[in-house]
Amino acid sequence: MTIALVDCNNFYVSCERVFNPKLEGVPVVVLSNNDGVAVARSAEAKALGIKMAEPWFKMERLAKKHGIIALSSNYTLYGDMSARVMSVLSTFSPKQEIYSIDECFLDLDSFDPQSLMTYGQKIRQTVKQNVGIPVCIGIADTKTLAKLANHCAKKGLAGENGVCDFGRLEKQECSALFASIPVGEVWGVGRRITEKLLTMNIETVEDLRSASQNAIREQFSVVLERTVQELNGIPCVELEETVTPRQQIMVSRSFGSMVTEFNDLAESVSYFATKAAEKLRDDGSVAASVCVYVRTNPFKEDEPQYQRSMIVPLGQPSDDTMALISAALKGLKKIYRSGYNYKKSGVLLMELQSKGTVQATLFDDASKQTKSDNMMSVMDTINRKMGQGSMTIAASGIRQRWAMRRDRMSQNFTTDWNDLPVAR
DNA sequence: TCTGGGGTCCTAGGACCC
DNA sequence: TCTGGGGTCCTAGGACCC
Repeated sequence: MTIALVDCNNFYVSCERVFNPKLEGVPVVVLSNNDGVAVARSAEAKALGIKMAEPWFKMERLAKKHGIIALSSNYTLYGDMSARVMSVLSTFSPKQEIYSIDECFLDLDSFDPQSLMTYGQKIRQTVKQNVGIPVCIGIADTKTLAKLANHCAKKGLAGENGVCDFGRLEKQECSALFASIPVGEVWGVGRRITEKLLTMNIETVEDLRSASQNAIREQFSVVLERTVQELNGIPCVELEETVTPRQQIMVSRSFGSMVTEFNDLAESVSYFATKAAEKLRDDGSVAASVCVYVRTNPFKEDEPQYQRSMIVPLGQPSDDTMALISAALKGLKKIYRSGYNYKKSGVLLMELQSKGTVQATLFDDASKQTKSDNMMSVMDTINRKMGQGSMTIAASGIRQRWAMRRDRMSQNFTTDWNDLPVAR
């Protein structure tokens, strides 16, 4: 196998820069939902020491001092830009797997190994020219190695101009390179596994690559075993072209302030169930069960902690907002305990299936089903036309106070006529 | 004061059955 | 009184990813 991993540089920041050149050359961060933590940082922001997932309130002083620009995340814009990047990239290979909003794998099996570096440069230039987004490319025999090659391309550790092809490296060069990279950089090796590996004196990528297969299998799971195989050039993770429909839909949010009363929690849960139901209908799916969960603030260690979830089966699979709210509230009643400061709640739709494949016999009462479908369709249409939240279920509260805070959002330059960029 | 949200996969352990 | 072993299913929780 020969696989390329194409990854957009600082994707959200790059999207913002396409439409606002003033952001060029200055430190920029994009904040998570609720303006909570940094999820994307420009090179300048990284240089100032801002870490991934760092809370905004912790960097506010630094931001003032260095003129860091912070933006709320604008997923409508990023989603549209992502589609454009992916569409351009799809022209460079017969097989593409879109792995996340800002990266994809390309199958380069049938290409001349000698010309892959040049081809990579061509891909970079085309994406930059057509969409305005800078990307880096890693090329190798397995997905895990391609990910690592991409890391090297980004850091300038190997390759040139944002493209790194492990196929161009001699065996010794590879070993030396891997010995210089901390093991935590490997795809699938997170914080916990890194800690445990360190106790086994496995510190670098090279250490892990040459580790005993048996030791890894005994101490960890099959997942890490596969990772080690992949580091040795043996493919264990296939390229997946077809998008598998998602199995769960989750909507959850931290609260701006503490919530203690059942009624307030119920409002939030109803609101999240409403949002989840909209996503569900967008997908053309129905859910067979609903999971509701609540938790206190784990950062407040001196306060009593409570966290619980409950799965509520629906009588029959449904995409009806009212049915989903009612199930979620039924669960909430069971798990709610008074006397706690709640920080977060969430609704998870489970056991999803395509609405078309649900057996007709399940819908015993056809007229009731049609009525529900019509009702939902009216709601979705009104909300699309008049703006989100124009028509809601009363149970979710009349003020949109569970919606996320996004005080620093840019405009929807590419998806809303009213927000089209103006050239002067 | 202020610490994201949305996913996937795997494993361990309990319940239950034969 | 003694109290097996194997299989399946479900759930909770952990770990990872972006």
